[in-house]
Order: sequence, then structure tokens, then C-alpha cells
Amino acid sequence: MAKPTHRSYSRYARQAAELLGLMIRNARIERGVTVADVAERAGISRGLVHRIEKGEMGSSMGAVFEVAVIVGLRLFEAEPTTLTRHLSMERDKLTLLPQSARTGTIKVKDDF
Amino acid sequence: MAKPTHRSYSRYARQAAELLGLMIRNARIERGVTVADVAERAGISRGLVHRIEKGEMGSSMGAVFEVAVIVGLRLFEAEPTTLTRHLSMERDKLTLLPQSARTGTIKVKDDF
DNA sequence: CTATAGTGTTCCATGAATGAGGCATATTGC
DNA sequence: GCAATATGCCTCATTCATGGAACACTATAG
Repeated sequence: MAKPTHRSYSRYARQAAELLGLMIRNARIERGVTVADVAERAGISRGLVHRIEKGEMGSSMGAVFEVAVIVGLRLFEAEPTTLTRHLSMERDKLTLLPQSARTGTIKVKDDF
Repeated sequence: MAKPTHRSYSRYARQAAELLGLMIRNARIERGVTVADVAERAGISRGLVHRIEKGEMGSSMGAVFEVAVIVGLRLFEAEPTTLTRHLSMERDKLTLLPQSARTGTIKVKDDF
């Protein structure tokens, strides 16, 4: 039987996916690489690369990010080293953020 | 199973996923929203939100982006209007590139 | 023009992601 | 301290994305 498991996505999320797909395709063409080539390097099928470039929401993040990297895109506008630094920053941020904001009562933001 | 389809990811891609997950978690906590709350609003399970925040590569891009939007993250550092504009720009770019004048519709070019 | 390569799209078997539920461990508030 | 809520993590059934192969179409080369 048909399961109406149709997931609804917000417009912004869908556009972000579409944009990422287009950026990937543009970057790939500019580099003169074929879809099949990217697929092989990413270890995925040609069809999946195509779906990713179309911005389909079901594609796994791993496949999408991997393809993006292969065609030379810089995710989050960051180079590898910058990315690592951002990671550290976010990790530190997390440890500093207790769950005190849970009740919606953000008491102090430790401004200085 | 003999072959678990060992998918290998580049370091950069993994870090990007982890960074996105951390940014989501930080944004969520700062907003004082629970994982369960985000899950309900995104129409997904609590476990999936948790996996997304951990930056697991298997999560679908749709779920990841949707959660990111819900906690207030701006993907690609762009506001909704900016995102739409970027989309148009990338679409135009595509038509100017060599092998891709096909995606659009070339049939209706009989206006001369 | 023909030949070749690349793309776009379908179908389907199957492996993988997801949802659901439970339970242990924080964390918060009393 | 205790109670209540939130998170982390596990297992398993079900659903869905994926790979693979086919095919038509388009573009580039010759």
C-alpha cells in the first residue's frame, strides 16, 4: 500500500538544497569533469550524483558533502584549516553552554 | 553481510558535517529548544535529530537542512531573499556554461 | 553528415536510514 | 537529598534511498 510518507520541507531548506546542487554542477563543469568521473571518485553511482546536482532532499549528507568537496566547493566558505578551527570553536561553545536556556529563561549572556 | 559498503569520506567532508551538527546544537540550545521539540517541528524522530547533531554522514540532506532552518541557522550565510537571488545567479551561470544548455528548455527559442 | 561521449531519466532489487520504544545517565528544579 | 525533564544510546521493523542497467536525447568532434 502506498504510504503517504511525503515529507514536507520548508521553502528555505529546499532552496538551500537546490542552490548547493547548482553550485556543485557549476563547479564540476567549470573544472571540466564529467558526472561519471565525480561518481567514481566519490564512490557512488552516476545517478546519485545527478540527483545531488538536482538538489533532491533525500540524498545523504555524506554523499552530498563528498561530491561538493570533489568538485572543489568550500563548504561554509571555509578552507580545510579554517573548517578545523571553526570546529574547535563550536566545540568550546558547546561546553560553555549549559542547558540553562532550556526553560527559555536566558539569565545572563556573560557580556563584557 | 559480507560487504557493508564501506563508504569512505574525506576528512573535509566529515568535518563539515560535524561542524554543521555542532552549529545546529549550539543554535538550538541558545534558543532554549529541546531535541524533542525540534524533532516534532521538523516532522522527524528525536533520534534522527540527535544523529544530525552528531554530524552523522548518513542523515538525509532534507532532514539536516530542515533542522538547521528550524533552529535559526542561515545556510550559506544567506537570508531567504539572498538565497533566492543566489539561486537565480547559479541558474544563469549554468546556461552560460558549455555542456549545460540542455537542462533548461531550448525548444522555445523560436522568437526571431 | 556520422560517431562518440555525456547527460537525463526510468525501473527495480536490496542495503541502509529512519521511527519507535525502551532504558541509563545527565541536568535542572524543588 | 528527590522528582522531573532532557539527553544519549541501543535494538529492531519498516520504509526509502541507492546502485545498476537500460534507454533516449544532446553535444561535441571529425
